[in-house]
Amino acid sequence: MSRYNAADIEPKWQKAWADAEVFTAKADPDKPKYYVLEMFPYPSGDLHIGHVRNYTMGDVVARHRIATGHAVLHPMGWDAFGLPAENASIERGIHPGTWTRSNIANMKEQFALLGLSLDWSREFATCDPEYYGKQQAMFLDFLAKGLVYRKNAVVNWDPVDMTVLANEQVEDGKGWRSGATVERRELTQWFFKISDYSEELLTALDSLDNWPDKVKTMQKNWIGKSRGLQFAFSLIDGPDGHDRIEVYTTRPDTMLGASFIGISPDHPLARELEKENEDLAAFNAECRKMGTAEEEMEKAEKKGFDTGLRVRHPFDTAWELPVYVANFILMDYGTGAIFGCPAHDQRDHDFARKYDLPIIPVFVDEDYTEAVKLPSDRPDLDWSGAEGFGHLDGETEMTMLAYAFDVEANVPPAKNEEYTYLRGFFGETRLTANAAIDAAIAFCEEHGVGHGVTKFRLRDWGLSRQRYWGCPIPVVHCATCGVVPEKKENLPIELPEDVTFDRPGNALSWHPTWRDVPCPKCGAPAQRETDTMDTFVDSSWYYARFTSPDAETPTDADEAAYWMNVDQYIGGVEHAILHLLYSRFYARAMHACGHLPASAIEPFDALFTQGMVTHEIYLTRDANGRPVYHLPSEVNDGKLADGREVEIIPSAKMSKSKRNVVDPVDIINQYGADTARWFVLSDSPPERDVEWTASGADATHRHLGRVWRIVTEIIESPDEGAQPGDKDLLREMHKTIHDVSMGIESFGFNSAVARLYAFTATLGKSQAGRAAKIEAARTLVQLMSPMTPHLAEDLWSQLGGDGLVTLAAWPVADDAMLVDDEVTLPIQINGKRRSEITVPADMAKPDIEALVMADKAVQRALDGGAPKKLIVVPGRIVNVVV
RNA sequence: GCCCGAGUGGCGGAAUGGUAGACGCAGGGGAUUCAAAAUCCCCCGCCGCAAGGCGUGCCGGUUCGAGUCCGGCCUCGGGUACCA
Repeated sequence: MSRYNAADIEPKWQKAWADAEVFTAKADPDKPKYYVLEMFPYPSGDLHIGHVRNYTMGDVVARHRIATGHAVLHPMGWDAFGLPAENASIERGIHPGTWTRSNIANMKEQFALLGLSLDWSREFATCDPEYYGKQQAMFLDFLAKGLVYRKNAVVNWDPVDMTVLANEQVEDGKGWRSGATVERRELTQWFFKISDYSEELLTALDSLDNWPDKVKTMQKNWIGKSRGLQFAFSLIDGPDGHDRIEVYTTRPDTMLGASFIGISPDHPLARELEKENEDLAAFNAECRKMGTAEEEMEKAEKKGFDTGLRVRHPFDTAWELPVYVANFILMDYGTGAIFGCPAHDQRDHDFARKYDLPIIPVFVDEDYTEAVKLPSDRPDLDWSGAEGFGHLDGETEMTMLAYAFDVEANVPPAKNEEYTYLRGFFGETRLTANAAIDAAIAFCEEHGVGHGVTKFRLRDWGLSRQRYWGCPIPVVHCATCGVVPEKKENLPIELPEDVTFDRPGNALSWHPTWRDVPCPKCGAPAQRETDTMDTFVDSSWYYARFTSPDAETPTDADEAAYWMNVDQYIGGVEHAILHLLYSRFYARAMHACGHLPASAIEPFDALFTQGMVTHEIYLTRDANGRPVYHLPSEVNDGKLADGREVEIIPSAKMSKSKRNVVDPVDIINQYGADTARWFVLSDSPPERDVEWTASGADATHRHLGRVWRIVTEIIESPDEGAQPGDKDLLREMHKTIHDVSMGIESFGFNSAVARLYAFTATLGKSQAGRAAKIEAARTLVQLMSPMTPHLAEDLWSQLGGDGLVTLAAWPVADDAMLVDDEVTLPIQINGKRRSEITVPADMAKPDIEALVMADKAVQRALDGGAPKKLIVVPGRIVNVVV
């Protein structure tokens, strides 16, 4: 008898699939089409175990669809532009293109080892001029449609390296390479008008029935539709040209709780005032020494600068509020100015306490009964300040009331709950926040103070990057014509090869000649745009390009119409917002320019988000105290080979930059691809994150060896005719077909694997005759084939199966074989399991009740009395309440 | 900070509101063997001699019955618009 040897069989069957071109997508009028796509990888150089998990899952889906009679498209490519290539160039002097190409070659070899059902004939990399040239053509179409424009935006500026930094490259406010304090700097940048689609991107979420709710919720919150009031505070003795401050608020019901105005350091008023006020200029400069990341802004200590200016409250012009410049207000959001309501907003509350501003309650919780009192921890507070607010005369106790809420602001939990408004609206004091907001807006509109508006949190998509390794933006800057689109016949605008990376930043902008071109319009000497596109642009349409990877235009209408949409999209949940939202926008923009049919504006019919594979992060520090990361394979017992101890950071998703990646090639070399595949599908539910541990690969391999042995023993066994065990085995087989099929269709791969373990054990112990066992073995092999395709092919051929198991029709469970004759019903007494009875599956309720009443445990519990209640759930459970 | 998730034995995890711990790993015991590998069988949540009690991150609620539903927390993970 032969033994399972993956190294013998895996190359053999991979060649057989290639020779038969079984994975080459072919349109077929007799079959439903099925487009399955996994998010394509960034070519970091090596496949890590997270990739194996992701792509094996997609492969199971694709192979199952082939077996169930679909014309399958399952392509693969490379998300090949991006920062790491430039970093590698700076570190090692390699050209980003060379580095990327060699990474792709390397990873493709590793992919090949896994035996994935990919159609490599459609492969492309986003750094191929054939790909990004089409992207440039679409950019010009978008530009013509008014979907692209330029405006100023802030970036992280490293003043030492003289370059723009990604948020990831800013650590504690310092540039990761130079260590210099990062500054904000304004640049003119290109934007996609995604905000034109805010409403549609929001409402269309409802049509995505096969997307996870969590992703839809995240996108909904990200788009952030809000209704609110836009109004102005009039400024008292402001500088010339500044007589009002526009504010947007979603809580106009709290206007009577306003106690200060905050404006962004970049607000036009702040910029005007800093010219005359050195202290404010210094404050603003300090504020600008912060990265652009929202997280950093929000977590930073809230600081303000009192401008000394005052505004009038629109409801009571005698009421004056101070104007602060505050570091937590972004110019990009809303109007760049807010009013603070410390009683009901935690951030404003913190700010008010810090600057001893009044805290004026607007509403109280119904349950609030506590007597008004001064906060015991703030004896230093000077309450006389509150009396300066004229209209609050005699209401200072209200301020103190808010302080009785004390440390935390009385933040309202929901807008649809009722509160008691201390001053009321139109005579009503008890109303929901929503009603109060309506009333406040109505009141303001009536009195000409402001107007209700709908706003979205979603901002336009800034696509400019000041970097070399990306898709060049195909426009030319001409002194006389201004910004001129490149002519389509001149595309692709290729990246120059002869660049050096001896200094950080955008190599395009200091290339000696690349920029110099004649203006496409007037022919005069002009300069190319040196910004390249955000890599999210590359990944926002690759799914469409896969339908016709060689077309002269971005897509081919017939091919796109046939293959789109992606029937099943699979990828990490970390892409829940940006990549997926951008792709949804991009498909709409492509449709607007005739590159996709209307039916493809939601490009992904079904989405499955995988959990991530996580691992601890190991690091040491260089001479400047900056972290140096180490691979898990270099670390033993918390020490490097040279004996140095590493710092350990808790598990996070595997990423090249943190080097917490595990190489799957060792497992493949030692045990084969099928072991690696089976292993990553076992145990963990696909949607959940898993902390990587290598223990168990050996046991996984033993199991595959067991399958091999059991099946080959059956093949070699003598045929002694039908046996009494036949029916039990076949019944179990049909249940397994059912469970495994369900498991695969619902992404319950771990459950499917568990079921196959159990069925293997059943088959191994079965007393059935040879014919039944052969049938069961063939089914087992077929059911395993999406997961362990090489092993399955080999055993299938040994079992005399027809052709390739990959192409064999998926088995169908016989419903009649799924029901058991008898069921065991647990008997609960007061909800606790005390006994059980086994009854015929079709036994009537009264008969079951009689049996239950006769049960010893029930008799004991009843002690002669009658049960209060007797619940029989047919086929499930019995509960006796005594 | 804000938004979205997750939390069950020593470990990975299973469980349409219905027997908590399927299946696997690790561990323990045994069979086979000259020995080993491989293989097979049995045990394996906690406390308790037992009867029994306790048990799905924590606190409370709904229900005949809650890992599952509701409210409030805690911890961890993802995203936070220039990592991809």
